[in-house]
Amino acid sequence: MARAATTTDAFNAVAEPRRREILDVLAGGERPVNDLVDALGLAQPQVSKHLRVLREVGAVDVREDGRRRLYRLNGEALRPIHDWVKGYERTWSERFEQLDVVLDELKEKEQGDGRNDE
Amino acid sequence: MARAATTTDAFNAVAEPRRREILDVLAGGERPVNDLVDALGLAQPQVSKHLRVLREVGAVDVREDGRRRLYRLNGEALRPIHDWVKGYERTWSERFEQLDVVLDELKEKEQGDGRNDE
DNA sequence: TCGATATATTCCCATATAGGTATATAATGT
DNA sequence: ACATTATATACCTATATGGGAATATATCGA
Repeated sequence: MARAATTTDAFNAVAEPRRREILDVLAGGERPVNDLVDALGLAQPQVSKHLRVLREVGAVDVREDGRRRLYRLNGEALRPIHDWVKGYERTWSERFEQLDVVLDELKEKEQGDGRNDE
Repeated sequence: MARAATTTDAFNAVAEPRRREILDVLAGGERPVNDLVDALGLAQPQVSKHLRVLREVGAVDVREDGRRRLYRLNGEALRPIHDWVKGYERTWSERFEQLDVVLDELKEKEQGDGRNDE
């Protein structure tokens, strides 16, 4: 098998840095394609293609406005990424490390104690 | 150009669900390859290959133990993902929405006020 | 109607996959 | 020494990619 399609899920879609850039720009509000072209310094067809991928995974919505298409962020689609990676926060956050220390101490106390309610 | 290599960065590395599973298992502590093989139900060579990718982006570390290799999580490598996606939390979290409402109100007040000592 | 503007789609191509299978390498036990 | 165990690497193949370029489609203004 080959690599999973970029349109498989949000993880694959945002692995491409340009697509993250697009979302970052859209975080500032609805934008037509050409604004994104200017903002990213990419050719228009590539932007349209990136937008298609983002649309297929639900990370953006489109609205027609004359000959323009206004794209809008739909952050909800990024939630699975957030939820997954959040579990790893403890591995680098000092706050969580401290909490782990406290929890370990509590656990030790509980065990050495024989009974739970001290 | 083709798609960026999976070893380019953490974003690309964890786009593959099996590699996320591996990290999830390693979150429980150091493990030899065979444990991961059993846990994932994947063939051993594929696991080794996934581990190589994870190693190249710094998401895991290895330690030799006789004929075994013990792999350990290095969550720090996932931090860029966390930091990027965290900015989008507000788009789905009600808590942040509420905060936005309050901030908007404050801003309005400040403007309608006539004087803002900026 | 015609030219300009905005966007999407199509075609081309080099490239890196992910899984399968076989094999290499190394350590261990007997 | 030898069989076994643990892991990594090499090879194969189908496939989707991202950029470039050209073109299609649709809307607007004159």
